[in-house]
Amino acid sequence: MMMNEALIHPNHDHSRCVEDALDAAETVCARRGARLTPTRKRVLELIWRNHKPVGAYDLLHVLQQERRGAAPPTVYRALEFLQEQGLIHRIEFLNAYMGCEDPENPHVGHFLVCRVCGNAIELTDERIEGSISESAQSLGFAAEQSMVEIKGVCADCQKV
Amino acid sequence: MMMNEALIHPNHDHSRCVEDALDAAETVCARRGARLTPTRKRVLELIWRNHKPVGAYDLLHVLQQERRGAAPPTVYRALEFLQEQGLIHRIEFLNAYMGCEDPENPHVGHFLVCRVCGNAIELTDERIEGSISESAQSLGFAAEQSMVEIKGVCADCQKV
DNA sequence: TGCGTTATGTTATAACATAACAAAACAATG
DNA sequence: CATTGTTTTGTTATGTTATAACATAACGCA
Repeated sequence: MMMNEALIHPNHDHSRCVEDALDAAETVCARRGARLTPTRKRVLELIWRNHKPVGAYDLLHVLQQERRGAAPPTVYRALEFLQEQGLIHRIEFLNAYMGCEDPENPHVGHFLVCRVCGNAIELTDERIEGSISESAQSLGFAAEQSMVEIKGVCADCQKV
Repeated sequence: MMMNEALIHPNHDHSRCVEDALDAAETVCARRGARLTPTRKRVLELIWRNHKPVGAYDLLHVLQQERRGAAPPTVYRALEFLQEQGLIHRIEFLNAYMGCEDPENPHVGHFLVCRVCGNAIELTDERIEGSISESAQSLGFAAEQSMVEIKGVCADCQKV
């Protein structure tokens, strides 16, 4: 089984960003009347503490060390909630999850995923969305969600 | 378990297209020195006979009715080969496979997937690929494969 | 024919995800 | 503050997708 080290030994350099993200999540949920319960918040925190997309079972293994009774549904329910609130995205080809920088306005994430280091960068490019919806429209297709997942090598990993 | 009816009762209206696709596959593989063995060809045929993306276990269940000893690796190996040859695409968010119309020049498929009827249409739009690679380049990211999967409602299903 | 390579058979298990129902926590309102 | 309906969580079981590992068979060619 592939265990994610970063989840077990949370990195502290980015704790500030994590706190900011959690605060933002609190705010967003409060405004919407959605309940960011301890489990949900903890899952979101674990996702943010990691710098790469995280799998559901990586999250589960951490939860199981912290509390008894954590089972797959515990994690998947939290993930479902967080996705509904736009707090995280799912990367389909990795079966993994990433925090979203901009939960205020709902959107489907577009990602660059480095096959060397495993990091994922969220794209926000109007033109991609634009060319996709134009292309869909020209075929009479009513697009609702467009997933874009780009595999390649990130700038840092190209230097090596 | 969700069983795919069309796989069990192969449709005959499109048998011509299927044959064409299989002939094209033979040609492509022959030119490349790749071996389109009976199992591989049969899997490709099953994928083409179906009009929607097909799951690996749907294929497996059919193979198991036809021959003894078919197991998950049987199907997954065939799928891997067919993908390497550009004869099929995988749709990540469905965990399913589709025939490719254009195996001659390798590419990653871009799909419109109707959430009503389940059909998938392959897109071939330069602008999408263009806007994606521009966006990636501006971040110094070397894009290798770009998966685009658009969920929505197709033209036919909108009429109903 | 013999040999290396490629493909397949076979068993087992890993990895990802959900169904179904019970119990607990919550929140709102009379 | 009791009760009642709703949301969340616990728990058990199972469904679904995919691969590891090793044995055997088929192929292709010198």
